[in-house]
Amino acid sequence: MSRTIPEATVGRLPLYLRVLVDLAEAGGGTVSSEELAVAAGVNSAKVRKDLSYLGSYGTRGVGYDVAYLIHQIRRELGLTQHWGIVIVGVGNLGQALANYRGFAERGFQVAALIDDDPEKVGRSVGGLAVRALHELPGIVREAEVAIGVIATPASAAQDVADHMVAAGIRSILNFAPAVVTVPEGVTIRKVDLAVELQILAYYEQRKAALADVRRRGKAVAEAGPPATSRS
Amino acid sequence: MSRTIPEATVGRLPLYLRVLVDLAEAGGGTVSSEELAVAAGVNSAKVRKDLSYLGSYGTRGVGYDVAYLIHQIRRELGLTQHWGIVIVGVGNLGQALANYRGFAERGFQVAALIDDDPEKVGRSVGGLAVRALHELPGIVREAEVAIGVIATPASAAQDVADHMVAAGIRSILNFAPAVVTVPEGVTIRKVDLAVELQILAYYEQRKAALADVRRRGKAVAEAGPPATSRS
DNA sequence: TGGTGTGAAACTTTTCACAGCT
DNA sequence: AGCTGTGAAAAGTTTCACACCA
Repeated sequence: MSRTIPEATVGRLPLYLRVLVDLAEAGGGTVSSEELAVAAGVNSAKVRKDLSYLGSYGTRGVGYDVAYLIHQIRRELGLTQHWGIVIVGVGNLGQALANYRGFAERGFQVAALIDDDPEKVGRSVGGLAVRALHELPGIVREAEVAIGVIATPASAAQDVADHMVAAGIRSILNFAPAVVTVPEGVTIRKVDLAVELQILAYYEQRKAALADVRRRGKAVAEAGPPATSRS
Repeated sequence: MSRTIPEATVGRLPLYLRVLVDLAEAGGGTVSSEELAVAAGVNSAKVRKDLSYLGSYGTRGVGYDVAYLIHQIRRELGLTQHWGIVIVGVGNLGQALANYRGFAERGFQVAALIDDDPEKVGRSVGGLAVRALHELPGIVREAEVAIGVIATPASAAQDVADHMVAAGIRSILNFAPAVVTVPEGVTIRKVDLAVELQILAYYEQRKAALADVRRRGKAVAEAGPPATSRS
């Protein structure tokens, strides 16, 4: 029944969902694409196009019923069920993820924490005992873990991913700054904290360069003939 | 001089850079677009197109000089200078970011940690004393902070962003699950950990649904006439 | 010979603009 | 009268395929 949803749209549905949940708490019965767009920081045509991939859930002249739309997005994203996740790597980041409230709120339950450092195994983090990597297959089976999170140093990432795949995990979120390859049929996404900073640095540098050109332009204008080029 | 680089390319340059640095450590003098593509997990035409935006730094029949390419990408991304960053919000995530080695390795120095909880102010985290939010303008001026990182709960994010902008910060990385608006001229990027899991859940659910259809199809095939549709 | 650099084609995503429903 | 749903245009991105050059 459900047609394929473009990747770009899938990436925005969680955003709309968060905004809608906030709206629902504020008691909004219906919302227009324009209101939703402003709250999500995108434009309204995009909102309407995105939501149209889910079906025709709006009412012309009125808008979208907030509660109903929340339900439809949840269903489409597969959030009407709970998901078990396992975090491998209990360093600073792994611990922060283990304690992150936002996962549980959205239906993701940390079923286990794993680290191969014998020093860490057995310790309790966020109410969960840290376990060894070789226990992964059993954990995946018993706790029905669907998603694996890699929070190890880069050097361990590929090995951990291989263990995850062998244990039956088919969706992986990789926080390690390393390229990890997985077989066909396994989905992997990566989040690299330093990459985001580097992208910001690029645009920041451009702004500085631009300001510099303007300053020079102004200095020229003050000192001699006005610049003609506008570029 | 330097033409504008497409956003998609800017997003991949840090990835190439990481791979190239690894290659340089392994002693590689030159690298072909194909080798780089494999190591970065993309295709070689994309690598060549991306690198062509920086200029013609390759040699036909040979490839790219690893050290030279590293230098050019660093220069283009603005990584030849050091960047001061300030992290606001010293919860689990803020602490993990403060201790993250990957930032310093790439030229980002955490100049200050800020939290408005009086309990936390004055405490030392990762060798840095936590300071109060009202100190931000002075910190930005003295330490020449260019980038602000928001690691607070969603409810505080907009307020923190406003303080950052007022203090003169023009590039912000937001980890809080909230839409934050900033004035023209300020760049903001967001990383939402739960969003990534939701996207994975969507594709995982699709795979499950597909497997289900196949299973039914097989059952039908075993029980009666073979299915004709392939789709 | 081998691999870059790049027009052109294919595909994806965004935006426009308006018919059509409530 | 107002807002959705959507074709069609525009913009951006990826991939192809090959001329060109070390």
